Amino acid sequence: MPELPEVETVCRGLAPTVEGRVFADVVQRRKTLRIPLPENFAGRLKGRRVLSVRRRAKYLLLHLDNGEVLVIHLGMSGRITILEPPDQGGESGNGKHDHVVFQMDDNVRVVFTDPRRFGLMTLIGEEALASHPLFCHLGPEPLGNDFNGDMLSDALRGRRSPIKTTLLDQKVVVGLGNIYVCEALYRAGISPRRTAASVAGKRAERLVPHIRDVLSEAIEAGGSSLRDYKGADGELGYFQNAHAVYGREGEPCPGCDCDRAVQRIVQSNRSTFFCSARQR
DNA sequence: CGTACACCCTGGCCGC
DNA sequence: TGCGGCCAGGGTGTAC
Repeated sequence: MPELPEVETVCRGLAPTVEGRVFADVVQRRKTLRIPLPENFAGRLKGRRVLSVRRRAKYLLLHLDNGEVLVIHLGMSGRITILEPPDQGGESGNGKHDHVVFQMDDNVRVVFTDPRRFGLMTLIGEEALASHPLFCHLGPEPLGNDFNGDMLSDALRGRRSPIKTTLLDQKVVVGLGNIYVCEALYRAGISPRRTAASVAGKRAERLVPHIRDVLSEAIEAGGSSLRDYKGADGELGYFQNAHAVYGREGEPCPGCDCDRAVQRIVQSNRSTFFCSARQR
């Protein structure tokens, strides 16, 4: 599930729970997720205090009191669940895919669950973060000031691959995934098949606010679903949004009178949903 | 360099 | 009920 809005939602849900708290215990049930966890991962975390929880691209960054940063990526199927004592409901933190359990000093447990194990977790010194291979090639944050029409135009110019594929490239702009790329292109009326180069200029100018809007609205929706989840099972990161085109193959295009059905095509082995009348 | 594709892994769903 | 095929929100390594 996690694209930028979902990761941001997890970040906001996690911050009040763990900021200022100490890892009393860390249970690591697997050596490897997408990459091996660091040697002595649990030992290095135990006793450390969490100073702050931040997000960069689709990564969660837990800054610790020893100058290290706990980096978490949720991959495709990663989830984080907060279990407040006394535990209620079916969540135990002992599920088949509960790979890491962080026990805080107030007995709240933070559970990392990831069936497909495309997620990752590692520890990086704060000073080495920006130059680290995971982070050094990342493009600008789409909700930040560095992301604008001129910047996007420059990044798209000369690129011959489809705009859909190009926007998934985290070197161009971070945070977009398959859903929100489809949704942003739909809103902007830009065909996913158009070359990136042909979007440079006016179309890029038009696209930027749609990217910002679709992400901001999803964060809002996440915030409200987060409130709904409080007191439920504590799970962060899973909520259903209303998507205009994503997953709606065959349904009527919702945004105009074109009377055409939403189409599904495959680009770079991933589904793209769009309206061929509205998006040119 | 940019681009295309296989691949990592599990589970859910659909048709037979 | 079982099985094969296909699909899934991400990212990387390899080959051209």
